[in-house]
Amino acid sequence: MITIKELARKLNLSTTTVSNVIHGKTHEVSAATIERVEKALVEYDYVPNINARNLAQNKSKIIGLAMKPRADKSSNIFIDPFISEIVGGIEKTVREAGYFMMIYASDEMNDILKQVSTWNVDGLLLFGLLGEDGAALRRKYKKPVVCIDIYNMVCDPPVYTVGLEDEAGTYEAVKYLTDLGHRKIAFMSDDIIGVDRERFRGYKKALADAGIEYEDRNFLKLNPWKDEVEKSLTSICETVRDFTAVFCTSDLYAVQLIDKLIDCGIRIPEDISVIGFDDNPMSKYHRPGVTTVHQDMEKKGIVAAETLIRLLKGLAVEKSVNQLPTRLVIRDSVKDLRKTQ
Amino acid sequence: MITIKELARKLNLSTTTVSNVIHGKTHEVSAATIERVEKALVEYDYVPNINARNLAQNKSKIIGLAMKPRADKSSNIFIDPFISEIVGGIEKTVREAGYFMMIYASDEMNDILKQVSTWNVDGLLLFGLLGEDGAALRRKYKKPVVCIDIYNMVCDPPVYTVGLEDEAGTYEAVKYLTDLGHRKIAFMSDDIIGVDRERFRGYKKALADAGIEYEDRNFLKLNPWKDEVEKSLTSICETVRDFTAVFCTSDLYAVQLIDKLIDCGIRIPEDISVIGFDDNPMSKYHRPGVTTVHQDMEKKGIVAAETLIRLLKGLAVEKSVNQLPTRLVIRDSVKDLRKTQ
DNA sequence: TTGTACGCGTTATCAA
DNA sequence: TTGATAACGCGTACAA
Repeated sequence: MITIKELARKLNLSTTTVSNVIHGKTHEVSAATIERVEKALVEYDYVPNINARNLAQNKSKIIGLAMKPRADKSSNIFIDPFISEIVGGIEKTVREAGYFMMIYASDEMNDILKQVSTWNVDGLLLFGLLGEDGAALRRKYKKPVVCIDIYNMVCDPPVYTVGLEDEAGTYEAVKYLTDLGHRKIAFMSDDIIGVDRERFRGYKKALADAGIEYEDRNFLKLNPWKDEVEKSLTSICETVRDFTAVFCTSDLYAVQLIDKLIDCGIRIPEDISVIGFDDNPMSKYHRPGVTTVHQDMEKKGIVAAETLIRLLKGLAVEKSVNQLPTRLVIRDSVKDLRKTQ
Repeated sequence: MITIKELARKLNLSTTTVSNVIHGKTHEVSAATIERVEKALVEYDYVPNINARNLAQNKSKIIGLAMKPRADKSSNIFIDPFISEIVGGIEKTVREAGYFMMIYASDEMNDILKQVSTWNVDGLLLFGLLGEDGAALRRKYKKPVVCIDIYNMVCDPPVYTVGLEDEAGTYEAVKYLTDLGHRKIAFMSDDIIGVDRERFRGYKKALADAGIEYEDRNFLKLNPWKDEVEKSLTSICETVRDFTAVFCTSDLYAVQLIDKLIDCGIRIPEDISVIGFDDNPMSKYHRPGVTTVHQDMEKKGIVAAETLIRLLKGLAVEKSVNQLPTRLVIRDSVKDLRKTQ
């Protein structure tokens, strides 16, 4: 752990010169000196002390990633490979850009902001939180912020958002059902907030465009808390025969629903069709394979991190709301009703 | 972003006094002063600057988590919810102990060590790497290190290890097969290094104890690279009828194998039995449900982080190698051969 | 081309 | 009970 000062003394140079060589400001240093310094740098294995550097420059090269903690919802929110995919994408991008990542798992904007200002974080990534606290955020943090899957965060200066074409993706999936002759289509979700609100909108639009009227009983609510899932599914099973198809807001839910229906003696897709969302591996390896709306989670992380880094560098960012496309992946959980007529 | 210095000036006090109040060294401060300072602290919303603090104290309160990066193996290594589970456990424990976590996704011990010394990381968590570089590690890093799922790291001062009873868990699973009358049992894995070596040992032991001789052809090698998986599975299918059961070193592999076998017209478990490892959600929601060896991944993360924090606090740690227990979870992918005889 | 001196925010030592 | 001052390691005006 040698310091610039010690190095300078050993070489009979000033700290300025050593520092200049380290930072490549070589146009003011003689070739001979550069050589000497660089050799010493390697020989003594110099590593800069980030704390000192940050203190001197009043920045940190840290990007904070704040997200909902595990305990908040049922434990199975982390079951989804979602998190690792997205975190992986962010980490990779951040690292390659020469930044560092610090993770805060908290739902409390105040907690997050405290950490963030303690560490003097250069930019902030917000993921999966509810976006009401824009004002509170901006009162204490003026640096760039990029939100992932948060649409209702209004504040000044504005935050940037990376998300999905949730509405269009859902529309496509539900239209696929109506095109195949389905008219009694349920929407299953744990709530209608955040991204689920967008998806719900796409669902209703597809129904409307097919001339189908939406009824309140079409909404199948799944209680996501660990011990409640089973109960919810059981009660859903009782009414599910009223429908020919169910759209689920996640593959995790779709898979659990399918298993439950099979256990109840209902065949998929012969008796009821099911569509999921995410295209996570579970839907692929499940039997029957789950027809679903594909999204690229890793890319979402990458794009969000790239956006933030552009902002940090002062580069222009075209869209303040960037919605990534989705794609319908057809597997074996949907029946073509027209064939049987 | 008010500083101690500014605060002191506003209150007509010295920085020392303010600092003392902040740190609760109140036995040397008058009650009146304490009150004044504490009020100002809240009023001006004082937040300490970690960089300055770390610089002054020569520590960081940072725990580094280094792990294999995504790109290194096939992309589907991250498909496993493994990572988020373990990272979630670590994050939670670290945060509750008042530390911070910094993630490095790198396979290069040198990269890791550079980051670690730059940030003056107080302690290091190593996960899923190959453990040959103990010496290189210790040449540059003397502070506490805890390894997760790394058994072959020998160095001085020693590292601590948190892992699994891989051998015993596998033994139990394979013994379960032999008890049910299986005698031709394959072992499917992508390699026999790291934890898989332990599992392979357990497998062979169970065979031996049942009086079954191990043959080289029992080892079914799956190439984990993205585009090779399919090919591997296809070639495995050609020889798999020689066996009545296959033990897979992960549920991910087990599920893929089962799907492939079904596609080839082989029934599970009627024609061939399959056992996995991990008990990840995929195995639970798959149909047929996959019999598997359960491990608590979150706990692994928690225990590792707790161990490191104990070391940082100078507390005693009983075992330098801590192997968490496993448990066989019986589902529907194994056939009882005795019934048919 | 190289060096001096100061500031970044905090903690720690020692004196008053 | 409080305060002055020096360190921590680095970057950078400004001076030489």
